[in-house]
Amino acid sequence: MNSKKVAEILDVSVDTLRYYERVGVIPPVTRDKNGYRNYQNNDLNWIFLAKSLRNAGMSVESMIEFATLAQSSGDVSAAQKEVLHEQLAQLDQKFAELEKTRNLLEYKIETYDDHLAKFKAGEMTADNADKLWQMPKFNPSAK
Amino acid sequence: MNSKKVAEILDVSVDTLRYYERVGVIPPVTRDKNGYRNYQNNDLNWIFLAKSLRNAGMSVESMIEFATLAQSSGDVSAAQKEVLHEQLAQLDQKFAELEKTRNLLEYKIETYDDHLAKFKAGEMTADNADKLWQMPKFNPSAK
DNA sequence: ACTTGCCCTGGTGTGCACTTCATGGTTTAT
DNA sequence: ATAAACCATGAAGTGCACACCAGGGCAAGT
Repeated sequence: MNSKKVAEILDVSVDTLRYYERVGVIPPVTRDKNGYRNYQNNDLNWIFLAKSLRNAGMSVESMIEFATLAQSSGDVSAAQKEVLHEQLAQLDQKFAELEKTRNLLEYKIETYDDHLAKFKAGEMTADNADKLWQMPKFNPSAK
Repeated sequence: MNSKKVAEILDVSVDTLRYYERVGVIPPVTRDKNGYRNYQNNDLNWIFLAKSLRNAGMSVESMIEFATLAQSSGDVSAAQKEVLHEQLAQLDQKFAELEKTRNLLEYKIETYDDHLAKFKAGEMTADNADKLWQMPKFNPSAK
């Protein structure tokens, strides 16, 4: 499969495909006699994984680390597996952080309704506006 | 509270604090007679929110939008509230995508164990290695 | 033979989110 | 009164992850 088609199917730019290969996010792609890239199924898998992890916030650098391990010869299985687990752990941490932020936003929305209600009832002044709009559990010592 | 202390407590750089204020991610901070910033509780709340949303992947631009709305006079309550809800929706979408990636990673780890087991049992050759290491449900038509 | 439409490489450009730098002003300690 | 440790601004620099471009090669159709 040629670059253009892969780019379409996986919704990435041709430039990104070349970039990923160049820096080592994905292993080298096989070429035809003209030096044109001919993507195999396995390459698509790599690209899909790269796309997913990038989307999840993984750095290109981390992905190079994994791809490099996957390609190196010898028994690197353990190391490679560890990297996968590590990435999973990072993902889980991201989940946790995202949830905190979600809670924060929900709290903001809640107190905002409150804020609005009081405002409409004429209880809101410049004086108390600040107090009604506080951060939830912002606790410096809890860090 | 001065810049340095705020930076310490909220774990951001002083430069970032200035940057956020300059571009409008947070409202202007009150100054003392020398023009030195004197952060109030409310400012800390803003910064904490900014940090959280940035961490969750929100762009600085989106945050400027919200902060600007929050400061503008007149009845912008509806618009402001809408922005909050919008950000929450974006967060939820992010959650969904993250979960997909999590599943992918877990699948990779699973099949990796499989891969390893077969390898150790001497069933793995260069021939079948690729087939054992396929992407889960990578389905071009499902897009 | 020549236009069209792919492909290649190497180098430069871009946008975002800061970060660093040069220069200088103000309180606090010695 | 001089150094240390804060603070300020505006401008320029940095790193990441691509995106764009110039110059050129191959292959098929008209």
